[in-house]
Amino acid sequence: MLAQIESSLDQLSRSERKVAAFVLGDASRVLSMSIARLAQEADVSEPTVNRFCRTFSATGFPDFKLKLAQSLASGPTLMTAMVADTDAIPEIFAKLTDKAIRSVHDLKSSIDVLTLERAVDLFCQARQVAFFGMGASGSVARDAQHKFFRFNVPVVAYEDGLMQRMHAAAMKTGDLAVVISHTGRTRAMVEAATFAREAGASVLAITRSDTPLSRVATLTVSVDVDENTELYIPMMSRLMQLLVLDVLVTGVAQKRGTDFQPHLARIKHALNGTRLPD
Amino acid sequence: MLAQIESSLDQLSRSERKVAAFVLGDASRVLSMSIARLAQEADVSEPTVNRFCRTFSATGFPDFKLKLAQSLASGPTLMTAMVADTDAIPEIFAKLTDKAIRSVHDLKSSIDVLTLERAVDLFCQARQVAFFGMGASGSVARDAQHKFFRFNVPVVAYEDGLMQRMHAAAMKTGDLAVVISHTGRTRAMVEAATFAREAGASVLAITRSDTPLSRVATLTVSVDVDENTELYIPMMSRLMQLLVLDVLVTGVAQKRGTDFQPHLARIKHALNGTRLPD
DNA sequence: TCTTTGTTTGTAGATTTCTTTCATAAAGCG
DNA sequence: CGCTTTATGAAAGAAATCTACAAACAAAGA
Repeated sequence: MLAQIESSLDQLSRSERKVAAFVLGDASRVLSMSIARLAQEADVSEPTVNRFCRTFSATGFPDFKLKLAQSLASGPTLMTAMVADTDAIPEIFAKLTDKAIRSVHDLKSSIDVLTLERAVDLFCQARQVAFFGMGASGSVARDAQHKFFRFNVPVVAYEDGLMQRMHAAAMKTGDLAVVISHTGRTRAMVEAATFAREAGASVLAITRSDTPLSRVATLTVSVDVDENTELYIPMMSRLMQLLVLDVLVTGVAQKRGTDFQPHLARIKHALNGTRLPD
Repeated sequence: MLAQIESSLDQLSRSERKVAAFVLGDASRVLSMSIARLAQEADVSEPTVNRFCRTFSATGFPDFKLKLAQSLASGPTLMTAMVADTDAIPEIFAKLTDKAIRSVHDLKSSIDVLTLERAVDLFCQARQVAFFGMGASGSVARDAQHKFFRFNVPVVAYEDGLMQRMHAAAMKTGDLAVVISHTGRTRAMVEAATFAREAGASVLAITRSDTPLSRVATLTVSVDVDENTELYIPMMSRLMQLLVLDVLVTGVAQKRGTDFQPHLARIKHALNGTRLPD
């Protein structure tokens, strides 16, 4: 919100800019002001303040205050949460957690629920499931394997390009290949997806929208995160991929209902011996 | 805020409870209602709503809306974001994303920054690093390996209990073992940590506080997440472990400064050939 | 330079929204 | 049962917000 105001400063008229300056200067104080008060302190008329509010997709001043309150509460560092060279650990920690929260927020508003439901259906119908991922997405694939293993369906994960191709080529109709890639442009991943499709299997891609991989896939769950690429490490996109898989696994668990409860109980029992008492 | 309302439900009068019920039922809609509307829908009078607001340290209805807006933005669904059996995908999605946001929040406020700094120091001083994790934490260990590989220090990850023991026993002073466990009670993990300590290596535990593993470790980064254990899958704790590792890797990158930039450039270059154009 | 046109701004009043006061009703208590 | 206390809503009053309109201003062309 504040960032939005700041960026549209030059599209405002002179008086409205006065209002903007005041809001940017002491946003939290605005929350406890009436429109008359704000108008007075910013040295403009009340209607001007009102018009200012409307330019930021609020129906009026009270609504503007509401939106402002929300944005102030949600992300103190809404703005450039970029990690700077001079940051010490505390700042890095604060910025990364903020960014994580923001990313989840963005994911929440950007993902199409219908797609998720269709993805769950794919899982439920699958005779067997294979997860493909390389690099950072490799560990996501492995994690997914762990989670879906708990259902009574054969599930494998490959990080190895060669094994992926072999497995993909050997797939059949009714099988599901889940291909995970941050960039959506990793050649090996696109090829594996293509092989799987050609072999008659369904392909679920978890990747960026509108990429070579998403175009090959039967269904794509889009995970678009504006990554701070200078960090070279797709941290947030990987967190979001995991979150999406968590949703899917929970959805499948739901849909399957209780028929696999005994299966879970056995797994849990098997784990007991590996744990120490507290 | 919502939690506060809920907890003081029994101290409210009958009519005020009606208001409370409505607010708890659809908090976000309240934000766009006038006091008259809310009074009507909750089937009480306007002054009752006003009195209700004052009970929660607001000066009046508008102020209450403001406070509510802020609390909604910061912690969505403060209450039990438990996934219920009857939930469809949209609800599961909403609840899990909310829970993720909350978990990050909690992590942010619970983690001791000093500990993080010492952890970064451990990494910087390490001659070589080994990540140990099993089950769900195994993929976290693998992911960590990927990230820390980008520095110029030998780094390995083991998900295999036997390999972990062997490697741990063979470690030397100046080496670092990072042991990742959600429960902190996995026998094999505690044993590996103990072996590593006895061999003279430092042990960094990423686990719950006050567990067998944390007691064995040189330093523990506490990741306490109140997991919905009925889901059987430590989803959130794994996300938080990853986030902690992200912070650490960023911290190390920072501390190391630019001396490993050429190393990164070479890695990046090597990856180029694997990607398709968009 | 003057007009014309369009935009910006503020005044004043209308309207909505909120708050206070007070009378009535309900509940608790001896 | 009657008294006290508390809870509730009607209505009036106060405050805040919004709308319509006109004055001021700026920009462009004659």
